[in-house]
Amino acid sequence: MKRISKQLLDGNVETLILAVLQAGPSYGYAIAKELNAKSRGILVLGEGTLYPVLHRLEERGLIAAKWRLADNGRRRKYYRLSPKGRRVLALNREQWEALAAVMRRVLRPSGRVRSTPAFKGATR
Amino acid sequence: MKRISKQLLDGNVETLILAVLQAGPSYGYAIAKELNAKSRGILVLGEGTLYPVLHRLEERGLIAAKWRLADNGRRRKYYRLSPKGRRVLALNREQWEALAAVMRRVLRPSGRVRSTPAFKGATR
DNA sequence: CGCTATGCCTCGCAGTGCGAGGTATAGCAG
DNA sequence: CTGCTATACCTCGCACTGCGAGGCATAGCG
Repeated sequence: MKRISKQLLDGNVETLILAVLQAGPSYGYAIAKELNAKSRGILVLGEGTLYPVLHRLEERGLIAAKWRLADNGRRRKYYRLSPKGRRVLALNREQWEALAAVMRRVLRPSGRVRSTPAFKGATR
Repeated sequence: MKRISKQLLDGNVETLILAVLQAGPSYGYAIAKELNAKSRGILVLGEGTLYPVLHRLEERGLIAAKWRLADNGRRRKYYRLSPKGRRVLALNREQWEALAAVMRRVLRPSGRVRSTPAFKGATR
């Protein structure tokens, strides 16, 4: 399977990051690793995408950042989901479900809508 | 349910249109109506979106256009799916499935990955 | 001393949805 | 005849977003 095209991801990167953060605080580098792992290489989230999104989310108050020093001596910027972020995540999830439903309905190769006459007189 | 946000649609409008055309030739106005109906108002495909996409698809050779005069005296530009369009549609469908799989995996609220030990030794 | 991995960042390009606006005609109500 | 609505096509420019390319810093290893 080829890598997922850029446009498909478009609105979803935000949701994916929020979802990862839902399981507990994390930092940029690790988030990228986790998403790339969970997608089994299908989704490759570059850093040029990741960091701007994180900043955007922070600015919008959906996540909060805190610098911390790791055991390996590296500075890490940990992000955690805010209540507002949690709410937006739930909303995004709904939106995604809605889109998925529409896609399923339209992608169905069966063709035109069909009025399904069925029993006759059995309206409703 | 609120209307689906712009970004979510991003790569999918092309696929949706190709899918509609798969059921047989149609024209812009009708395609919009059909998609808006099938999405039950969740997806509102404006004309400022629709027509540019159709032109793009034609330019890329995925659909072919032919002007025709309808009974009601209106000029309509009918589009039909080309073999190449059919191939791209299939590909897009796969891409969509792949994305859906990743989304499902990440959105699952259950949290971290889990190694699923199951029976032990029952590897495959 | 270089090389790799970790960890953060920014800049500018390109693709895309969309609102706003424009044109034209058929049909109907007044 | 005069609006008004529905049908049917179109374009322009804004705004958003993913992403490659590039940059910086440090720990650890050979």
